[in-house]
This record gives sequence, C-alpha cells and structure tokens, in this order.
Amino acid sequence: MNDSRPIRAKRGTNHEGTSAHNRRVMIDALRINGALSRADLARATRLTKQTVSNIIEELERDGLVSSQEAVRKGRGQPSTPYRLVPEGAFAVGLQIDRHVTRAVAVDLVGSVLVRDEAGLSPGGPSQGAKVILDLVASVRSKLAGVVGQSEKRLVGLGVAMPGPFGVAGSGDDPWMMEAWQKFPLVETLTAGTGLDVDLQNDAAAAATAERMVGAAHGLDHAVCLFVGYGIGAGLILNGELYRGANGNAGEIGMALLFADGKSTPLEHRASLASLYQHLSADPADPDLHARINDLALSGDRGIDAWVEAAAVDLRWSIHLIETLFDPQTVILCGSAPEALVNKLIAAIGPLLPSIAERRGRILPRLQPGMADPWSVALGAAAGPISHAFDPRFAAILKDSL
Amino acid sequence: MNDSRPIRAKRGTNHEGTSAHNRRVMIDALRINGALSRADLARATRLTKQTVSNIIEELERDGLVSSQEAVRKGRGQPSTPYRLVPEGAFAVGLQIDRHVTRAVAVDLVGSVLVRDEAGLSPGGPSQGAKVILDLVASVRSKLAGVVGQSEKRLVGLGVAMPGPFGVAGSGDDPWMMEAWQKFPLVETLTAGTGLDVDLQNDAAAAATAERMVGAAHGLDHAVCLFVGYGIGAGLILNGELYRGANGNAGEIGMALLFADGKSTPLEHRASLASLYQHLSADPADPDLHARINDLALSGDRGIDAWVEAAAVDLRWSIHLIETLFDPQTVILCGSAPEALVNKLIAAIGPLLPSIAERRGRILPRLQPGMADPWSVALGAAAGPISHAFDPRFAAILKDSL
DNA sequence: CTTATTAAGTCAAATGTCTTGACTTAATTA
DNA sequence: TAATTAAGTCAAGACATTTGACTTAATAAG
Repeated sequence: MNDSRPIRAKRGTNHEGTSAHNRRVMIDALRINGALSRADLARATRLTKQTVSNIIEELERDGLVSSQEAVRKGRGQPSTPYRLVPEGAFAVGLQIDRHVTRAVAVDLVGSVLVRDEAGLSPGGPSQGAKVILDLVASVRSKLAGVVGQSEKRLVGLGVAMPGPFGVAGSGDDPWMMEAWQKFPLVETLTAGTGLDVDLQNDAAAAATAERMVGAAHGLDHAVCLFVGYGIGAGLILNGELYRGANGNAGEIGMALLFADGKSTPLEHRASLASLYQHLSADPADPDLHARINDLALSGDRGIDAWVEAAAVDLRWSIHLIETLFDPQTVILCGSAPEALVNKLIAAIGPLLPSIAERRGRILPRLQPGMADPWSVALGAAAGPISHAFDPRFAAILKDSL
Repeated sequence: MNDSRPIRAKRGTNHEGTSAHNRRVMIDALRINGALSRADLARATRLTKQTVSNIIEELERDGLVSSQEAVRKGRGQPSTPYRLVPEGAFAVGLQIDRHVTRAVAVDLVGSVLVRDEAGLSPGGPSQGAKVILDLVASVRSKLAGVVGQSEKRLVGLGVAMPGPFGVAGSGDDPWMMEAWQKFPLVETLTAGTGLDVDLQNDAAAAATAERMVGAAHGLDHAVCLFVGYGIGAGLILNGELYRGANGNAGEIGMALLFADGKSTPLEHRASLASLYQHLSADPADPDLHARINDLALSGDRGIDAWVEAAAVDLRWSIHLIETLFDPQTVILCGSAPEALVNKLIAAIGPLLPSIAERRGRILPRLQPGMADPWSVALGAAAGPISHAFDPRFAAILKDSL
C-alpha cells in the first residue's frame, strides 16, 4: 500500500493563498508607509485599483484599517488615505528569564498597552508554569479593561526565552536553563491559554521588536546583536525572521573564541552574565539594573574594564555578522542599562573593516536599538502579530499555520 | 504631483503567480523524489487531483515531464509515474577564475553535456570579455550539436566568480580581482549573448550545484564551505540560496582572525592561495592541480603542514557556521584536488562542540561535497535552472524576473 | 467663468485557476 | 464472480483578480 519512503514536496497554493498574501501586503505597506490611498497601494503592490478597493473594503469591515480625511494633492479627485487601526489586533508577549518573567500586551502597531511581571522562584518549570499562566491571565484581563473586545482580536501568545533549544546539553551548565529546555512549555501554554503559541529565543524576539517598531522597521536584511544575560543575534533575512533548521540560528553566544590557549564561548566574555561575574554581583538582585546604570554613569572602574574587554569581542562579532550575513545594518540592542549600552557603543567604534564598507552606503553599519528590559517581551508579542499579518512565503501555501 | 518619498511595499500576486508556483512545486517534487504519479503529487502538494492533472498535462505539452510505464502497487488502478525530461531545459554556466575561464552546458536535471575552457591572459576584463563571449558561443554551438532545439530551451547564462562584489576595494589587493569588480560584466554578457545573466560568487555557485545534484539535494537548510583559490560559504536557507543585501553573504574568507597579535583574513590562512604561497608554487601553472594531488598522496611534508594548519581554521569555520546558521548539515566542497580534500576532512575531525549536537540527529554534521574543478561552473549553470524552475517566494509575486 | 485635464475610485462583466462531486477505469481481495 | 480500493477524468461551480468604461472631484488653462 504505502510506498516505502515518504514523499517530500513543497506545498501548492490557490485563490485563498493569493488573497491572504495580498491582504498581508496591504497591511505591510500601511505599516511601513504610515497611511496610503487605494491608488497608492495599487501602484506600490502592482495590483489593480479594483483589487485594492475590494481588499481595503474587507480590511475595513474587519476593523484592521480605517479611512482618514481626504487629502487634495494637485489635480484629480482627492485621495482617501487609509491607516492601520491599532485596536485591530492584539497579542500577548512573554519573556521567561532566569529570575523573572515579564508579560506585555501589544496592539497591531506594536504599542504596549499592558505590562506586568512576576518573580520566578527556583521551583523549576512545573511551578513556574503556574506563575506564568497566572501572569498571562492577569495581562489578558487588564487588556480587556483597557480595550473591550480585545479577546476576540487576540492573535496569539508569543514567548521568548534564552536558547538554544533542543541541544544535547552539557548536563550541568547553569547558563542553559536546562530544566526549562526539557519542559513541554509550548504545549503547556497552548493548553493553559487556548492561544496559538510562538516560541523564539530572546535575541530573535529583540529582532522581531526592532522590525516592528524599531531600527529595523521596513528593512529586509538586518541583524540584531542582542546583549542580555546571554548574547545572541536575531536575524532578519529576506524580510522574515530566520530561525534555522532547528530554531537556533544566530546563537552567537555559543561561538567559541580561542585566546591564551583555551577556548571560551562568547557568552562568557561579553554578556551581562559575564559583567555580573566580573562585579561579583547577584543576578537575582532586583535593583541590579539601576545600580549598574548608576555605576556606568559614574565612571566605575570595574564597569569600564569590562566594557573595554567586551567591546573587543563585540566589535569582532559585528565584523563576523557583516561578513556572513551581509545585512543592510547591524543593530545593537539588549536588556542592558542604557548608560551601559551607550558606553559599549562608544567603546566598540571604530568598526573593523569588512564587506559592509560599500560605495554609496546609506544606513550606518551599526545602530543602537532598544535597550529596555521590556523589549524582549515586546518582541515576543510582536511574533504572533507578524505571523498573522506580515507577508510570508509560508502564509501563501496550503495548510500553513 | 509626486509625493515626497517613494512608497515602499512588497508586491501582490494573482492567478498567474499561483499557477506559476504550482508548476514549480511539481517540478521540484519530481526533482527530489524521482518519479511520482499524479495522485502522489496531489497528496504531497495538497492540491487536488484535478489541478495536478491539468498542470502535468501542461508540463508534458511543454516537454518538461514525461510519463513512464504504469506501475501496479496493490489494489486500484495502476498509477502512471511522471519524471522530469532532462532535455526540457538547458543552461550555460561560466566560471571566471584568475587564470582560466570554464564553461559548461547542463540540462534540466543538472547533467553536464558540454564543457570547455579558455585561458584568461592578464589583458584584463575588456580583452577577457571577448575570450569569454567566444567560449560561451562555442559551448552553445556544441550543445546544439549534442541536442537539437537546445537554443529554444536555453533558460539563461549563469556566471560565477570570486567575490565580494561592489566593496570599496583596498586598492591593490591582488586577491580581489579588482579590475573585474569594476567591469560591467553582467551588462556585457547580457548584450553579447542575448541571455538572462545570473551572477553569484563561487561559493554560492558550489552550493547551488550541491543543492541540484549533490549532498544538499532536497535540503532546505545547508551551508557549503567552499575551499578554492579563496574560501567562502554558500548558504541554502529556507530552500533558497541566500545572497544577503548586496550579494555578499557567506564571504567568510574576509573574516579576520586574531592570533599572535595581528589580524589575518581567513582567506590568507585556509585556501588554495595560501597553499600555493606556502609551497611557493605558481598559481598559473596548469599542472598544479595534478601535482598537488600527487604530493598529497605521497605524504609531502609541506602539504601536511599546511593541511594541519588549515584544518584548525576550517574546524573553527564549521563551528561558526553551525552556530550562526543552524543548518541541517555543512558540506565541505571546493576546487581542490581530491586527495587534498580527503586529507583536510580527515584532519578537521573531530568537530568542535556546537548547537549542531542534537538528540536525534539524522544527517552528519559535516559531509564531503563535490571537489571537482568543474563544480563551480556546474553551479553557475544551475543558477538559471533554479531561477526558472524552483519554487521561490519572488516567483509568485507580480513583475518578478 | 467656463472648459479641459488629471487623478481617485466604482461598476459590471470577463478571465483564469482551483475545487467539487460524480463518474470511469483497472487493479487486488474475498 | 462480486466487492473493494485507488487512479484518473469530466463538467460544472466557486473565487479572486482583471479589464474597460464610467463617475466624481479636484486643479489648470483660456
């Protein structure tokens, strides 16, 4: 009956795929350009005026776009610009970190409407899952308080946590949150919330956030170097987040550096974890963030020494990212205190020579991105929004989620 | 009239895009699985039997697929498998190297039908262009001799040459083929041949070849580490060659390594160029390839020393590729003599620990790929074939070339 | 002030591609 | 010999985009 080997093939598409894509293209165009008339959209997407009119009408019925006042610009009938309706969709984002978990609710344009956090006691995932589910429930009810009907327009739950995922662990590496790696988190959250759950590592989440509302807005090729408790790269390639074969692409923190005859992962040299170790600080201390900001501002010797050393590794990381990914720009972001990020950026320059030194370059090679403890949770929430509304190859194909 | 800033948007799609994609999906499925019945194709692509029938009929009319003898496999009407017709399409591939240029003609399934080469005297691009155009013309006429009607089915001219492209040059770096970088090669070849011209760097071409007929066949996430006169990585991400924002993604040869207090590009340490320098050999010597193969086989001390040193850098390169791209597998390929490649692979193992060490891994982390002086030209030719027949996001969209 | 021109947007019919459901064909199994 | 299973076809239907003519509403020109 069944032939020996399974048949491997890509999926076909049909009318639904076509119109789904065209709807996404409209939303994307409005997101990038702000507000556009039907005629503008038709020209930009190469679709006909009539098609655009049909789709816009449908999007308006669905509450995703709305018209603005007509504008007169020269001869001809005035055009009616359309814009995205922020309340058209919502998503909840969740950052699971070592000691805390943060949740936000965002709208279609990426504005944060609700934020809340909870401590993660060392009870491990099974206890932690309860805390997390309560936190999500709390954010959902607060969101409902801010905007009615939000539940109907909730497109999913995005989760960000440190990677890598599914790797044969070294057994006792405290940097890897081993217990969480083995826990069936996505299944638990799906069952516990009834929402579609989208998991990414925190660097990817940071990149997703930068693409929706930050420095990567409208860019199709950008890499976010994320410096948090760990370090990683979030990859925007061809206009989509690139995850790799197993969701671990960009885990640059695992890259081994050779110096002084031994090899060390980048993560042990240039990350907040390494800074905490350098300062003998307790990562669980809730005031640590503020204190490090103050220390950075006051020119603390310990901080400066770490910054100098980390800058060398970051400079090289950026060089490597430019060399391998050839992005339009590299964005330095993180959950580090702002003053520290500023010091880092100052210390990183000048950049190493690379293929990024092109004639006619427009964007800077390195740009600062968000450095806010909440940016990862925001990026987590941006995941489901992007999944639901951004133009993606997979979204055209049949049977794609 | 014109609004201030141009509107940026992705393109929409329509019926033509749909059917173009579905045709490509069929061809792709046949390429990967060998031969499939209409019912198999319908199941694999999630399209209906009827749609598949219509498309197969059309592909058969176009001479791209043909039916095989019906096979009985259990109850029910016997199925009629369809396969790709090799003579359904052809492409010419061109490798432009420092001292020679090679051209091949391949068919739809990637078989090389004609090969020819010519020396590139140091006269520079303007003289070289004439040699190249003559070579292409020669290959085309030989192809016409082998198969009639080939010109009608010629989908394009693929060109591979060392990158990077468009980078603000260091002025006098002999490794960069500076003069060729400035020459309007694509325009000249388009005008001189009347064909669509597709340019990629040689590592990308090697990856394209591996994907069509080599170790990356059917894989959606694979990286080819190409060791030739230079060194580079060809990236297959999400089933397509990834080129980066400027066509320079994967140029790992430009990566700077720090050791002994100074920085050196990887290309100066692990490439045939570095080997030639190590051996004080003349790269222009036509017998060099064979001689190095012999030296490698005979256990030459100089070769072995270079292999040991290069293996360290290659081991690290593979580690870095695994860490940043998270591919299903890494393929080591090149235009190096086979005996040398074998030595290198032996010397590279064991690999460094990385996120590629997963539970339930199926493919090996490192696989040997093609190591044939003609593989780059083959990959160059595979470019237009892939462009014309592989499922690609861009091919669905309107006005896409 | 009137008319021509330009551009946005709508209407209704046509087109193209996939889908649906019934049907035919041809094998194996009971 | 009849029932079952599966491949493949036929004809009608569904759906989204396209086409071309038309309406609306502004500015520019005479």
